[in-house]
Amino acid sequence: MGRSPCCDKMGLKKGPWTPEEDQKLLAYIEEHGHGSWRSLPEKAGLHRCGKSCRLRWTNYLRPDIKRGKFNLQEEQTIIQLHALLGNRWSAIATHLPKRTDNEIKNYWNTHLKKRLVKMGIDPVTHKPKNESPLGLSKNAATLSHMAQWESARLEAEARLARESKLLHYQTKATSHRGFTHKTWTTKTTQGNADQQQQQQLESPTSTVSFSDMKESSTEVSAKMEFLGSSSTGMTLIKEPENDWISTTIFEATQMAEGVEEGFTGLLLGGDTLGQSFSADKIETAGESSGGECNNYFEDSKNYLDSIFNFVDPSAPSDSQPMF
DNA sequence: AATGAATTCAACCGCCTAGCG
DNA sequence: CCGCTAGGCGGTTGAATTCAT
Repeated sequence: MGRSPCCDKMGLKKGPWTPEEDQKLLAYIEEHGHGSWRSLPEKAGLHRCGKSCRLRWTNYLRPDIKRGKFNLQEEQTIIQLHALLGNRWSAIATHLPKRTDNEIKNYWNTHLKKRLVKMGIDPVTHKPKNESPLGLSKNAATLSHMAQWESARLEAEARLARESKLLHYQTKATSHRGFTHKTWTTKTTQGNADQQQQQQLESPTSTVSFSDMKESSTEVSAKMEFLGSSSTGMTLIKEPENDWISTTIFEATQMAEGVEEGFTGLLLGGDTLGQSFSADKIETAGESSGGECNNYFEDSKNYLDSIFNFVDPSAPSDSQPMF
């Protein structure tokens, strides 16, 4: 096995892409679809390895990519999913329409992680660094357990999405770097008529319904039955005819326009969109003792509770509701 | 205005895994 | 079942940009 030899080929260009290269790649994929990335560069007249082309396409040129600043809901979703899934950026990206895993990873590393650290929250475990006075371990243990279930569910969903993507890729591009509204389809063989139905991959955020999945993949269907209940009593599927329970949660997240309190309020210190997180409160809490410190720990408890609620909104909590 | 430090993010690297022959 | 390959993923790098002094 080992390393793929394609990048070792002599004479292949590396480094930043030029507009001309972008244009070549874009034109080729629009015309032919990407097909085999391995053979694409030669066909498209590019002196790049297939891997580089794939990366450029998926992270930059793809027309259904939203660029620019992350909004509150997106930040919220990233942090909450990271608490559940860890550094599984591609899994997280499936719940953030039009954002790439690379972009999410970068944003986490350069912005969100620092914020958590400033709050005194471990960005890996999402727990306060000195948590003992709060008795949070029970919540954390439950959260960890739920994370396993959510992780398994996301894997199944991601696999289904990949299968669907292979059969049919259709996207309506929003205007992006001068690219106008387009619809295009790969020339991949579409053998199964059932799977030719319009799969809107533009918004991968849990658009897969139970019935859709059951029809398209018996394997996934079986897995869903398996996931139907857990030893914690947590219900992962709300109703047979409805989406996954977490789907509902994510939709609720996205509907939560103008959130001012709860998780986001806590994390952003009540700042409005676009303003940076004010570390004053945290720094004050760190320097002082007594009341300020208690507020800080209370905030940390709300932080965990909010993640907890994100997974299971019906779970009892004495903190204020997120949304 | 100059310069060094800090930050950002596109791109690369190398490992893992599914799928095919 | 085995070996090989392509695609995908997460970690890391480093050039470009922004910020602070």
